[in-house]
Amino acid sequence: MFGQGAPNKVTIRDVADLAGVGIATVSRALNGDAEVAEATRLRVLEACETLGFRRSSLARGLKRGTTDNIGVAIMSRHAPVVLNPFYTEVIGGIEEALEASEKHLLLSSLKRREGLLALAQEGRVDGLLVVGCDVSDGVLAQFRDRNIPVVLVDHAFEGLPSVVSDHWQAGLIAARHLVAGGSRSFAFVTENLDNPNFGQRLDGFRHGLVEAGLTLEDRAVAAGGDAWDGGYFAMERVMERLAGIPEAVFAANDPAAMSAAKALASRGLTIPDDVSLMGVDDIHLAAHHDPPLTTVRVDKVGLGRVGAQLLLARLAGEDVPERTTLPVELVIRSTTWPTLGSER
Amino acid sequence: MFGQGAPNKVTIRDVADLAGVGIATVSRALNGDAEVAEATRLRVLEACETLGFRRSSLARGLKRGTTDNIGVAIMSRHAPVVLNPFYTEVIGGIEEALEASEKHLLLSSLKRREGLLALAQEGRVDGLLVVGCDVSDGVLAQFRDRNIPVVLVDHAFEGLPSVVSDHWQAGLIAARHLVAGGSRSFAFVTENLDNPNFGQRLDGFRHGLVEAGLTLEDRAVAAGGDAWDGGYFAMERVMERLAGIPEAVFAANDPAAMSAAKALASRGLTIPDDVSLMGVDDIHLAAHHDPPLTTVRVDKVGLGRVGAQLLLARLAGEDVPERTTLPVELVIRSTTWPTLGSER
DNA sequence: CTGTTAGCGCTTTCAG
DNA sequence: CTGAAAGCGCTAACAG
Repeated sequence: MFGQGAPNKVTIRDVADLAGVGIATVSRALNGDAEVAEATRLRVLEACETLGFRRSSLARGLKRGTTDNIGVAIMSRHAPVVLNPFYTEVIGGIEEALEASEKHLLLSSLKRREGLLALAQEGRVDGLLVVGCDVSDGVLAQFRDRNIPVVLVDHAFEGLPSVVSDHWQAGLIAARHLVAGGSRSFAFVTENLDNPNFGQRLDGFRHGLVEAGLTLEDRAVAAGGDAWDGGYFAMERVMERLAGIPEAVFAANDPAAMSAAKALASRGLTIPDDVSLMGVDDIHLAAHHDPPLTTVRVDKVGLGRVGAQLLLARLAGEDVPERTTLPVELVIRSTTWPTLGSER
Repeated sequence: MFGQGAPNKVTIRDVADLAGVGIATVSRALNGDAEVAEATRLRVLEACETLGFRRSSLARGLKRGTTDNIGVAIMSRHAPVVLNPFYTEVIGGIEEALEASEKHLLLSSLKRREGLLALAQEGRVDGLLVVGCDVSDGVLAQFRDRNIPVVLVDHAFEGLPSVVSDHWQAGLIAARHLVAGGSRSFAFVTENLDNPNFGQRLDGFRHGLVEAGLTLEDRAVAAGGDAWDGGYFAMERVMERLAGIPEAVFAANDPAAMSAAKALASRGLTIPDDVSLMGVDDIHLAAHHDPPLTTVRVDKVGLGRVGAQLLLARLAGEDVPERTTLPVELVIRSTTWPTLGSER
């Protein structure tokens, strides 16, 4: 059962006939043109109602050159991308902004990376939100050169508008907090060092240490891979190389921090008594971690919301800045020693 | 900067001119019509290449009456719906299936519940995947009556094709496992009892208890609300009413189980020594819970994948069954006593 | 204020 | 095998 069966098509023509007007009038009434007599408008609206008429978005779009669809592509090397709690929140922010403006969200398929351009060229979407760092510069350059309306989220590229977190500041805040907590030796663990965002976090972290007259040894910096246990391996590596344990560990993001915590625990180390630990992002799990993870919160929803707003503005012909940076915020929980907020 | 700027439009006309053929031929070549001379086809394809031509999905859709877009609506009462790890996996399965057939995923906005119908009527999508139980029967009846191609996922409704998990079986499996582990008194905690899926889990659970000559007291069944801590409150309530603790607790889903674990812990109870605990779903967190949660795994990805496949089949004019049930599977971890697999 | 008309870019008969 | 022509349903001039 449930084979084909044409969902009855009712067009603007039918409405016009029933209301006893021309199709142009129906169109006007529906578009809220002021030039329509109140009585006529009502008659049209009523006809639409009884007929259950809805404008064809296809025909409308073909004529107006827009679809009211916004493409969203998550560019993350982490395999099942939708699963990533970080991006999931970003999408929430995008939803929020699109909802407010009657736009629809077209989620670009995970693997169809290069097909992204096609989405825009086929006119399937009016604009694109490209989220994350795992995009080739080549693709981005094409977007820029062909002048396709796109806004980058959590990633930046010369000549394309983007919204990012203040990664450098996140590193700085972490360093200051850890230093204020009394730590004197440090380690930085991450999934990889290719991700420019992680790199900026590391830079900021280093800066914070240096400004306190401290340093981060090169061998105390390790990348453990992009799998679930990247933080674990990175932590293991650091401990091997240092032949000891640092007083504080700063992880490039929360997953890495939680994963590193396991490596620490497997050595019988207690957090924060033996070693302080903090991450970045403040994903949901962070607060539920044992012990609750101190972290630098990134405004994930804001990233999505602002990104969408910028795109919408750009589509409306408004000028948008090339770069928008969202502030981050220290969230002290139980993997570090509490300090007065002064270190900010 | 980044104001308007028309992304240059190249149409089929341009391609035809460059290739020195008529537009009909271009269309045929692009659609893989056999009736085109190989030489001509090549010339056309090359012209497309040099011009960077892509068919307008709007014009194409208007003519053919399809969009190749599939709408996906998550109907969950849990506020930030995208955040729900369960649905996130379902979407992953949908993606998987759509990707294989060149369809696009239009994520319906969270709040636009009633706007769902419009999505289809406006011709914005060819069909709809409605995921979850939080939809009114009224809306579903409209889908049915207007013969709109829709497939329900994780929910069922008379007259509409759907794919669901074997909730009843999940309850049965849980009961048998808990009984086999030696428990003799039980409790059932849930976020709510309105959700038909939860109801079926409870029924199956009861059945499993009864078949072992045991029972589930009415006051040992409690709903704690749909917030994050629903399981916690439900558990609290049960303990108050029972003036004691049951030997085993079955939670309607994993979040409720993990939340109930906190209530148990706050009373100084140890799992599984003092009380056995299990949930349903096997969301990612379940394995990372402390201790790792025994649960009945629901094939979340399968739900999405099969749902999408059914919809695709229906759109292709094939007949699809009204109901497809996916099996569930016992996953023994550390919140219950291990038993031989015999209780299945 | 309202109707008529010309396409938007593509697919698809219908004739060559 | 290929071109010409007729729309798909709607919007936007252009005339009343």
